Amino acid sequence: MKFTQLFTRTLKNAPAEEAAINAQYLIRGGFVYKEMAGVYSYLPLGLRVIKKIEDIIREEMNKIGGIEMKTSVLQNKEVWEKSNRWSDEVVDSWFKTELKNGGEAGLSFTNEESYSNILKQYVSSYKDLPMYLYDFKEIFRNETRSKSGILRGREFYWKAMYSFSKNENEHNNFYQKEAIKAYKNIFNRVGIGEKTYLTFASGGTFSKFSHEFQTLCDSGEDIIYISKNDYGEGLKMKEGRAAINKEIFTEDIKKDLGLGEDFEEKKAIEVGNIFTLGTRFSEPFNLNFIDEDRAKKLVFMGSYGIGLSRLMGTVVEVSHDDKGIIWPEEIAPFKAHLISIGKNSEAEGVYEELTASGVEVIYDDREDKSAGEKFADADLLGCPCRLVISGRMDSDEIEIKRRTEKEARIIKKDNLLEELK
RNA sequence: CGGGCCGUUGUGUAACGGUAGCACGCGUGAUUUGGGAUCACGUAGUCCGGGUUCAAAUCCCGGCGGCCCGACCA
Repeated sequence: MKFTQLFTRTLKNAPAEEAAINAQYLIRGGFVYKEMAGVYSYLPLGLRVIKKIEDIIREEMNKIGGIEMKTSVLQNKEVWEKSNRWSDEVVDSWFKTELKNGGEAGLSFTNEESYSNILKQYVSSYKDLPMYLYDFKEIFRNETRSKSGILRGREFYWKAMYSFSKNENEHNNFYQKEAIKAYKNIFNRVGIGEKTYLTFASGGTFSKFSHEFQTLCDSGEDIIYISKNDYGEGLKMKEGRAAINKEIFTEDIKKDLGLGEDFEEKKAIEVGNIFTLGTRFSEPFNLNFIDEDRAKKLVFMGSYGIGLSRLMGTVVEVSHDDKGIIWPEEIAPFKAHLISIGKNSEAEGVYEELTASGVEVIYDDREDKSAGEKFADADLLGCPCRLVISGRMDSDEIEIKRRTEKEARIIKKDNLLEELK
């Protein structure tokens, strides 16, 4: 893409009221536009990042047998009354709206009801199970206090997977072996694996714990405790460190998990959450099946969520410097950011060639901008590789600098594709 | 939902109760071309509604909106 095709413009200063780093850089770079508190539009650059995150998650979900679908945003009141979650006394974050011809509908704030209700029509035999369904969707929560840029919005974009198993054993196997692995892959691929911990959190009726994926960050709103010791693969997200959410950090729990006293307190952002639902929803929706033994049984469920917009904001929070964002390779809006300093016709050729070779490149073709401004914009936008064509090099050469490096190098154009691999 | 701070061109900021100014951006032209370059001429603003006053961005009341702290977060 060429810069001049982009209608967005970078800002030298962030809006004064934005305190969160993610809001400052995403707005300055033209990735997002704030519509109101907690509600953001995704501009072309921001959408590219979201799409890349989405692609990674989709791949990992498909790898563990996930099947993608899409549940509706407008929700049927009667469906939610079955699970007793329509009432504002029970769930206070609803956005509800009146229908013109009477009745009400809600904007979905989660998907358990949709899935349970739909599957009631299709699941009847043990042969139908297990089943793993997921969707990407806008979610609406009437937060009394949305905050921290795109980290906690009233409207946000998420992926939710639901597992439908024949029994608890089958569920646990998927949950422990497949789902956790897929989640680790996702956070590694979006570039925050090093800082992200599989964290024990409060469970429910059907399991002692749920698990959160918590990314260490001072601007996080959660507090977790991380062990200094390595407790081995069983608890491992990274380096065998055990992590426990403050909400359940008690002596009993530590003893339960066989952990010592060597914990340190950290702030973190919850980027993912997986939960054993058991029959909490299959029961009210009569979501049952006939098993091999001819007995009628309730489907055993689990939920697996990731907020994509929050994830994008988290990456900015943990991966930036004083000049701008440093996007990890796999989710950068473009692989390369090509700058021409008074050599547009030559740069144009490089742009065409890279694009033809399948390299995603943004080419700053603005003729009325100084070199300094182009460099500043490249740093702000944060693509992994900066390429420069200028009078400083021969016509068969090009300058390359990684966003994470200080020094630029001049290489032969012939070697460019190899460098970008 | 409680508490605090705050609303001035697209962004950042200034203006004692008395001409709404500056910088960036944007437009036109010229000079520039390795870290937000220079010059000239333009463009664009007081959140909304009341009140006080000869006069309100400024003071008062009400509303709306934003941010932060806390509560909340299936």
